[in-house]
Amino acid sequence: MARPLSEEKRTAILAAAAEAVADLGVGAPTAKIAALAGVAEGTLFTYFESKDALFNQLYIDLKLEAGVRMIAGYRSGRDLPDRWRQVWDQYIEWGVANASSRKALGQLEASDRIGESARYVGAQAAQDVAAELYEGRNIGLLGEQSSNFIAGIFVALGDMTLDFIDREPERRERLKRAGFKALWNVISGR
Amino acid sequence: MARPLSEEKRTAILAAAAEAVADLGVGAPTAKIAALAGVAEGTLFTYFESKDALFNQLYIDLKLEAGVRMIAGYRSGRDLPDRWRQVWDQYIEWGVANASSRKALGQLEASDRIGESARYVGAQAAQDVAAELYEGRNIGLLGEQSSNFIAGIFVALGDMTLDFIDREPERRERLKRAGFKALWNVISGR
Amino acid sequence: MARPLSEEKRTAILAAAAEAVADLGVGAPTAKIAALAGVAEGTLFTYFESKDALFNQLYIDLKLEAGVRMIAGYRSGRDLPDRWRQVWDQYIEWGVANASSRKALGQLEASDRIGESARYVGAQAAQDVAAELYEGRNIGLLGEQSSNFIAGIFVALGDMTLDFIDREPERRERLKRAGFKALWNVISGR
Amino acid sequence: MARPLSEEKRTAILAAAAEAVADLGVGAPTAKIAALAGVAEGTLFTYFESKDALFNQLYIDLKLEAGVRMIAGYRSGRDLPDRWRQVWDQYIEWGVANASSRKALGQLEASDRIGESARYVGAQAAQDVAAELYEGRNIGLLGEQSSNFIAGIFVALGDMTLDFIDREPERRERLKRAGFKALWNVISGR
DNA sequence: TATGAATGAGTGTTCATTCAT
DNA sequence: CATGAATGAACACTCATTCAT
Repeated sequence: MARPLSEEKRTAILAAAAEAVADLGVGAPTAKIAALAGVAEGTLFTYFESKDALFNQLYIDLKLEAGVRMIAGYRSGRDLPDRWRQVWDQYIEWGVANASSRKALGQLEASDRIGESARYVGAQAAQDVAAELYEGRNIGLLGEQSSNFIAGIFVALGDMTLDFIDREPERRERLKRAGFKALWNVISGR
Repeated sequence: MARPLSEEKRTAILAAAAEAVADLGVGAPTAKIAALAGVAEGTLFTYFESKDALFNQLYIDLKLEAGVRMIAGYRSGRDLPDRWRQVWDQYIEWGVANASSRKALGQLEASDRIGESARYVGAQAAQDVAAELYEGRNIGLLGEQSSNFIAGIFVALGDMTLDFIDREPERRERLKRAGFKALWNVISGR
Repeated sequence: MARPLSEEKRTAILAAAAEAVADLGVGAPTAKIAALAGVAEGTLFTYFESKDALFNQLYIDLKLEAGVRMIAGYRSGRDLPDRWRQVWDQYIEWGVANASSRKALGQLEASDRIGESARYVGAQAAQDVAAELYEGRNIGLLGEQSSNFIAGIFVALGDMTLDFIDREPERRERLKRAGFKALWNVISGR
Repeated sequence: MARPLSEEKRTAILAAAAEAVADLGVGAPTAKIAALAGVAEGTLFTYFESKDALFNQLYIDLKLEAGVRMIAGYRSGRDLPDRWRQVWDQYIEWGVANASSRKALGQLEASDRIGESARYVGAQAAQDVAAELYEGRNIGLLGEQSSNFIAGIFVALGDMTLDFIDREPERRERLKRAGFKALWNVISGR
């Protein structure tokens, strides 16, 4: 099947899926997703072969979006810590502003519906960002590790920080700074 | 009393649930769990009021077990870094040895079947360990943070490290050390 | 609209439910009802939200049908006893011809699955008939009673008569006449 | 199995069954009945072979009880209408005082769990009372009918009256009198 | 292509009855 | 005999997917 008629509908379905998954987990019925998207139950299946296909696509989209937002406005001119901080702040801000996307992503990540290939694409997004910052250089004692591992640490600390912010929104700024300090300690430590 | 409730069966059901959830996620059918445990479908419900009740109990058990294993053999005499390393190593070892428990825990954590009270108990387990190490002292520049946050960092880095080990088991020792270095950098950083 | 909801299927399900309930009581499985109606198990639930909803609708339908049959062919020109006899005969004939509808109605009536609103609609049907006959006039010494009570007596004697006919079908005519005599005695008595 | 040990327990189970059936219909779980009776789930089955056996026995007991109460204090000396009225009043009073027994009876009556033999015994109880009053004499134009039919009318009108009293308890006396007038009209009518 | 009715396998839970203690 | 844990068939209802319109 070639590109389906309405890109608009496709997008609406993906957005509806994100919302439904954030709310109800991967058990969210396709019927509810379709309703949220304002299309008929059957229509969903002309845009996506199956529920799994839809979720895999959603996973990739959300991962890419997070990645894009992270480097948006990234300025290479600054010094290293500033560049890291910049990316960190973007990530946290994106997470705060898109809490439900993040929640959906978490659900998808945990589920067994996301295949290897989607995961690979998702992982790439994170690594690309890290590589950008890493610049092939050794950073402190972790130098021997791949940018992979750095990306993992970044995301782990970022998500943890966002979880804390979810629970204590009023401490947002403090938590964001504390999270970054932790990250920077990791990176700059000997 | 007639045949008393068998602690053995209760344990078998819990173990079966862990296995099933690790394999199939929280959608694992109670029928399969019962079969794995070697009991009749109905028996599961004499030991646990509902699937949710079973999963909440499983969540608590796994969290507590992880906590217990972490401080098992903890020796307070050593110096601070050694004590942290000791706990870190225990956590990683537990995670490696109980990969499926950890996977189950992840599924449970993400699902909406775990109620507040179970989450509270679970969170306590992690904090207790952190508090033990934290000893009320300020640690580096993060000193202003609660032991809460430190526990969060510990778990985040630990889980991330375990995820890497899952994918590259042959680099286990190296990853374990790198993970600890990251953790220690956070803790000791100025 | 795609395939529209088929009135035919809806009717088939209702009829199947009547038959199943007459046979097996309100415990009749929805699966059996669906099979009797010649539709898939799930289809039943696209026509009725739940088993209870189905049963409430069935109750109303049967009540209304009984009411309609009762006044069918009613001729207001005749004298009072003739009019009553006419309605009585219709009720008995309907009951004899629709023994299973009547049985189903009995089961439904006794069950706790019929909500207030359905009962109200059902009661209205009976009262409307009685009011028609009652014509606001005082009838014998019972005059002080509401048409309500007269309707109750009518139905009580009618159902009892039908129960006797069920057990001794060969005495049908005699029982029908005896039942009416009882009713007329009540109505005309001083 | 000979008579079981404790007549007391047997009675408790029957009473519990009446209560449970009045509340929940014939679907009342044996476990709940046992609990209400203060015995273990299994014990119920040493006193009654099955749920059906219990319900059949309960049906007979309740029918007999109603019959006994009806003729309690019956004085043959009075004149005919007084004797009928006396029995009528007893029935209504019993019904009012034992609303839940009556409700249970209704549930049992409608269910398919009551076998022919129990129904026969039950029917006997009602007929015995009627026969007592009927005294072999012809009563009005209904004379050709069996005492059977008279008993049927009595019970039909009595139950209907009780149903009205259930819904409008404050009109109890008036309804009781109206019901009797209806009954007496039937009996004495030419 | 869009729609939503139709399908039937799959699910959590209940419950009468059995039987080990 | 009394107990209540164990059993597994049965049930109402859900849902991804298909397909007639």
